[in-house]
Order: sequence, then C-alpha cells, then structure tokens
Amino acid sequence: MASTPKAPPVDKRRQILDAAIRVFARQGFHATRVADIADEAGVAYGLVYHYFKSKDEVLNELFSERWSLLLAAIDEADRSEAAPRAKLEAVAGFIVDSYRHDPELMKVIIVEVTRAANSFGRTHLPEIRRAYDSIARIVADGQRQGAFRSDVDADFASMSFYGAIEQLLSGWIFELIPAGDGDFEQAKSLVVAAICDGLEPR
Amino acid sequence: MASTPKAPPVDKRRQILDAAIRVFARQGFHATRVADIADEAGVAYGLVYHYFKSKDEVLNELFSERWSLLLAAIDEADRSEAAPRAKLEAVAGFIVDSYRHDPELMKVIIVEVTRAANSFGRTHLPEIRRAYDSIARIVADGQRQGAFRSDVDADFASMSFYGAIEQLLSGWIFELIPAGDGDFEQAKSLVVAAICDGLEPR
DNA sequence: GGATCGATTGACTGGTCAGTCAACCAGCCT
DNA sequence: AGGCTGGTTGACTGACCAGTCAATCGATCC
Repeated sequence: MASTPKAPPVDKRRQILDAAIRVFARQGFHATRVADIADEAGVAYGLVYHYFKSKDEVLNELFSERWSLLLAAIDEADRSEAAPRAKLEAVAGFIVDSYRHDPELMKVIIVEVTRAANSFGRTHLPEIRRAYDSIARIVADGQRQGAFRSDVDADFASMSFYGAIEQLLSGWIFELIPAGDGDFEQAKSLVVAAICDGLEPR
Repeated sequence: MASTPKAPPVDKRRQILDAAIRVFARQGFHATRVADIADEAGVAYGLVYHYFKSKDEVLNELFSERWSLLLAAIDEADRSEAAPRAKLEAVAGFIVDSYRHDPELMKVIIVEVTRAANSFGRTHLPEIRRAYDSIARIVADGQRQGAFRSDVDADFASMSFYGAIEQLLSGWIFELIPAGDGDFEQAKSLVVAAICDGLEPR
C-alpha cells in the first residue's frame, strides 16, 4: 500500500472510551474497576494508563466531550433569531435527542457528573453552571421582549427548566416513566409547555 | 436518685447519626471513613458497629427518617380540602422548609440518595417513587376538578415539579443561587407559579 | 464482693484496587 | 541484520478502610 498507516487501524483510545461508557452505565463509576474497562474494550489493563492519566480522567473526557456540545447547542439557540419559546424548545430538543441518540452516555453524564455533586459534579461545576447561565440568558431575553412574564427570576426559571428536563431523563434512565419513541417527541414540547404555559387552563 | 436511668443520659445512637449528617454533608458519603463519623461523634470506632450493621445502614437510617416525613406531608396535603394549587404549595413549602430547618441533612439526602441513582438511590427507589406518585395524584385530581389543564400528563407534571424543586435545593446547596431567608419564602411560591402559571404573560 | 450483662473501646485483619513498571512486540529506517 | 520508537502487556505493590473481636468498663442485683 502507498498509504502510511501511522495511526493504527483501530483507535484504541476511542475503543477504551466507548467501553467505559458501557461499563460506567451498567455498574456506575465507583463500582467499575479499571480492569472492567480494559476487559470490555478487549485491551490490556495497562493500556488504559497509556492513554489516560487516571480512571477519573476517562470520565472527565467523556463528560467534557459531550457537555461542550450541549453548551454549543444552547449558545447557538440563544444567538438565533427564533422566538424565546422556540429557543427553549431547541434546548430541550437537543438534550432529549442526546438521550435518544446515546442513552448510556447521557446516563453516565447525568448520574456520575451532573448529579454527583460531591465528586465529579464539584470538579465540573463551572462548566455545568455555564449551561444554567446560558439558559437564564435566553429567559431574560424573552422577558425583555415581553414574551415571558418578568416577575419570575430568570436564574430561577433556568434552574427549574433544566431541573425538569434532567428529572425527565432520570425517569427514563430508571424506567419510572415510559421511554417509547413517541414519548421523546411528546416530552420535548411538554417540558416547554409546562414551563411556558403552566398547568392552569387559559 | 429515685429515677432509674435505664437509658444513658446521652443517646449515643442519636449522637452518631447527627455526627454522620455533618460529616456526610461536608465530605460526601464515599469520602467519609467510619472513623470520621466516630471522631465527629466523640465516640469509639467500634461503637458505630454496635448501633449500626454497616456504614450503609447509617445513611439508610438518615434517609428513611426524613423521607417518611416527606411522604406523610404530601399525603396530608393530598387528603386536605385545599385547592390543588394550594396542595402543591404545601408540598413545595414542606420541602423548602426542610432545607431551611436542616440544610445539612437535606444535602445528604439529595446528594447521596435521591440523586445517587447508582448506589443508594437504587436501594430506595420504591420510596422515592412513592413521592412522585403522590404528587402525580394531586395533579391528576386537579385535572379532574378542572383546576389544571388536562393535556399534560400527570406523571410528567409530577416529575417536572419535583425536579424543579430539587434543582432549586441543589442550587442552594452548591451556592449557585442566593439562599437568604427571603429567598426561601419567595422560592416556595415561585416553583408553584412556574409550574402552574408558566412563564407567559396572561 | 462478686456475678452478670450491656455498653464501650481500639488494635488488627482481610480484601480490594488504582496505579506502576519492566518486559515484550511490531513496524520502520539504515 | 540490527537498532530505534512507540504501542501493548499483565504481574505486582502499596495504600486504604470496612468490618471483627477480645478485652475493659460500669451499673445493677443478689
């Protein structure tokens, strides 16, 4: 062959990360030994430490990879010309689709980072917080435009909105509420409806 | 003395539980050694195992003690004659007051149990679920009375409502939003307002 | 005063893993 | 061939800590 296969045909690093998603999702971070990751990846124990400084770094990498996409999606929604309500729909849509596309990864991120406030959540608080802040900016903008009532604090609304979505994902993850294909679509509009329209009839 | 001090003057078991709250809140469950609990309680290591079968059981006890109060409060609200919206206000009020009354205990319960879905959360899922179900019953009742719109699934509304409150507590716990004395009162009505009235102006 | 029994003590053990490291291997260049 | 480089291997170690247990204490009763 003329090509120089400098990089090996299979990306072992990626292989380890993907294996880690599966194992973390199945057993939880604390209950998985590094050997479990290596086994699942079909790779020797030591190789994990060739590519990652520690077991923690594997999880950090998984989180950062995905969370940066979320931050980008929120910012993109914010910068768009859409109506405030449509912006929130875009954010909810992105998160729900993330779960639909890769439930195991989202499970790991939520259970092991976002909600693990005493371990990884603390480490990544600044990044997590950036998401809350960006959502709050969308809300505040909507209030300035008169699309949202102004007697609700934007930070508060942001927390409620995000909390509601995350609780929904948790419900799916732990099979507390049905997670059919239609449920996802329905959920997207329902979270926004709940926060924007409220429950009371007009 | 005529009295028979069958029980020792200080309840060591309670002392251990209270110490555990402080240490769990400060360091998190996984990071606290049993020796830390004993030290904080001013008690010998082995005494913890005299009163509790394991380190896990200490946390279980703390959770069950408090969660049963929450379940009772929700059920009491449900059984009352109040308007559906007032019932939700009562639930939100109880949870917020629980945090105000003992932030450390609520931090432990939320961080280590309710949101620790891969460890204790899984163990206590049935009890946690009972809270969601009771709230859903309040919502469904409100829908039957016409006080709430019916095109939002009650289970879904329940999850959103609870998720919003829990996210608020998380915000206080990790100092993402201000936790002054007035903020608590404001929050109670705001969670309900957000979920009942929504954000859009009338 | 000594027998009994529950509370209390803290040194010790056994098992578990994260992380290390020396050796091995495969491709590639000279 | 021989040597270099970087990916790959897995046995080993050192630290940590939950849980055990035999010993001590102290109150109460006979």
